[in-house]
Amino acid sequence: MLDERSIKVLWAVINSYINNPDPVGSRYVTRKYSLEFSPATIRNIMADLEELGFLSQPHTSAGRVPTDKGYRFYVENLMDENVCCHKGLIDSLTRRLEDLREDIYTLLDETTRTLSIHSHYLGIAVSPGPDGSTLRRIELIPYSDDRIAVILFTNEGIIKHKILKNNFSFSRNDLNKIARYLNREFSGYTIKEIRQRLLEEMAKDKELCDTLISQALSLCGDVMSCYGANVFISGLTEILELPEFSDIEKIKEISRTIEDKHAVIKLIDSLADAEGVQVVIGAENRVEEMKTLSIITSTYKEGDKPAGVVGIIGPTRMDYSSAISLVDVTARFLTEILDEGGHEWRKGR
Amino acid sequence: MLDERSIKVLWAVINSYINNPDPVGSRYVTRKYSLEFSPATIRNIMADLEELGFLSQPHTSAGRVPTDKGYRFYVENLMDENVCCHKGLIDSLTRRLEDLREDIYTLLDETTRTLSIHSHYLGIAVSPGPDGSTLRRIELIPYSDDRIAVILFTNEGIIKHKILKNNFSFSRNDLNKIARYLNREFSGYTIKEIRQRLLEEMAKDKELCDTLISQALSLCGDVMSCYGANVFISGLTEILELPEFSDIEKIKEISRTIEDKHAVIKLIDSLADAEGVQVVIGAENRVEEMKTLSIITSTYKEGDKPAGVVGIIGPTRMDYSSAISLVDVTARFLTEILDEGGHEWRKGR
DNA sequence: TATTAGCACTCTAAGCTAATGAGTGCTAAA
DNA sequence: TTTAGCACTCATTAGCTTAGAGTGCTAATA
Repeated sequence: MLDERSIKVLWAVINSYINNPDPVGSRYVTRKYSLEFSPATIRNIMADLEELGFLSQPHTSAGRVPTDKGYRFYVENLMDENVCCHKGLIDSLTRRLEDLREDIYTLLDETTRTLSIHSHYLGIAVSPGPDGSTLRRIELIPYSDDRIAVILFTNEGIIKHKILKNNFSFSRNDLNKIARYLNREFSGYTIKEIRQRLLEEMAKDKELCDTLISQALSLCGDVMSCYGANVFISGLTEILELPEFSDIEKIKEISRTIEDKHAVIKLIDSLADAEGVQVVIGAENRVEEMKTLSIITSTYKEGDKPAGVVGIIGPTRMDYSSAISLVDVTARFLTEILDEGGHEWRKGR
Repeated sequence: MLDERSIKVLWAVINSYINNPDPVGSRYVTRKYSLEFSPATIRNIMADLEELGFLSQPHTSAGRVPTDKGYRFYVENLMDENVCCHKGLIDSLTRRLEDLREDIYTLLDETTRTLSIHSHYLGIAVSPGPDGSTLRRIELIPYSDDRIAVILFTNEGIIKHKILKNNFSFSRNDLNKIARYLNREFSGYTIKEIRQRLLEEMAKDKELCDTLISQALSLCGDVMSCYGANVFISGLTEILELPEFSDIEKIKEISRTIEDKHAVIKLIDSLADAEGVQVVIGAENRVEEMKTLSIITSTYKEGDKPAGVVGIIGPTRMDYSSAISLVDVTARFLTEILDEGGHEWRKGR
């Protein structure tokens, strides 16, 4: 599709633009990348690349700037894949996350911080949602006369808790009985599966009319229903340093995006199924406010089930090769941590 | 100190400036506030007020702008105190926080959101720290072969949990015994008190050499040590709409402030002891990056002990009367909620 | 035929000037 | 004591010019 010369020029333009957000001129390309052609020739090639949609001109007498299509081509064909010396990242991940292995929320929060510091873009992480979390155990503890605390332990070390008001007042003994029942029935399943089974069981239960069990099921349902994915984002300070965010309107957009965590979950969820690192460039994105941003994500796993997502959000003019490998490394790191935390449990299951 | 005329003028200037961040001119004051003097007279008065430090001029031929001292005088003497029609706020607090009574973290998070929406400034909340939290009960639950989950229930409905690796492997029975011991010893005390007593007990324990108990104490200490206050801030989108934040540098400052939660805790802590609503205006603040911001806080209580802090951060040009009553109402509301959640427990104590 | 040198042309960014106007301080009159 | 009048200051804006970077086209060159 593109001859070697065009590719060289395209690469040069994108590479230069990633390092410095000034439109790239023909003269500059020949000089800086010491190509064996004159500026005039480069101009012709650039004109061709523009016609093909890989480059564009902000105005007639300016240099060229990559388009989304240009970046896409770059990511898929031209990128330097061997940016693997993330010693620094691994070090700081290890250092920061060491003590947090068992509390995945703090862990993810710290992860986003580490990602943003190393990438200078926004770091983002989504905790396992109902599909990704496996129930390990459920505990019921009396809290006050008419309230009980329901505590869910999951495989990822998440502990979800809720204090529920209940009409019947259970003895500690009752609670133990209920808990034992629930554990027997549900532990080892994902939250999503449990929700489904709860519906079935509760339908069945209408016939059984066992108050204790039906109470148990409804308790369980209450907690499950508020079990959602959680988003962590950090690095606002980092991206404010980028020249593309010197415009107030742009900043407002970003801030709206960040504060609306609901929208972020939705966005990320659509990328969660795919294997490996996902790259969405600029207008490929569906969300209006992110059409000038790129997002790179990868899923971390718990066992072999995808659990949650980590990633980076930055301008389309992003250092893709570095960002992609950062995300990749981080996702693998998290997967490993979850593995260590959970293996003795999976063995016993 | 100030005659009635000067006060009228000062009030007019501040009132006008709060509504619209343009330097206020003498002509404008006579017109808008229909004072019985000519612009020339007003000018004289303004010159006096400037000399006294209540007003200042951005440049020679501009109108006047209130100084921090001016705002301080306004807040203490001139403010309209009867801005109590916070029906909307109470409604939305009630609606949003209804389901969250027992999870104070989510509760505070939602509170900041509500505060920011109603004030159009940053909403801020700090959860009870070790001084404010009273231990209600402690539970120990086996998590895996070599780990146990320690769960703290506090009076504010906070549940703090940590999963600890321990060298000895305790039976469920052992754990129950330990838990009973810890509850007998420590429930009803604040976290801070417990930390102190732990130190004493552990010193004593050297003589006793009771492994189970000493293990219990060390477990307890581990969890206690990570018990800190938690900050919630929201409303970035709101304050970005204000004209004072049209400058990128200002935004960077704010974003640094927001992301450094540690600094915020420190700042807020210094205000936590005082009774009622606290107002810190501009450079009265110690933190360099907040010298152009004002902060309004109030403590919410649990029983009669101060628990945590809620507040608003905005520009010095802030609608103080509305902001102050917003914060006041919100703090009372939280206190009430905590009271409802906890009273049956305190009865029994 | 592919490449390149040369040149006229385009467009932005930066700097300069002048005009505008809001607001002041001072003085002298009421 | 208050106020009208007036000269003065200074930020803001618009208009204009210049410099410079980069282009596209054409004609010469290898």
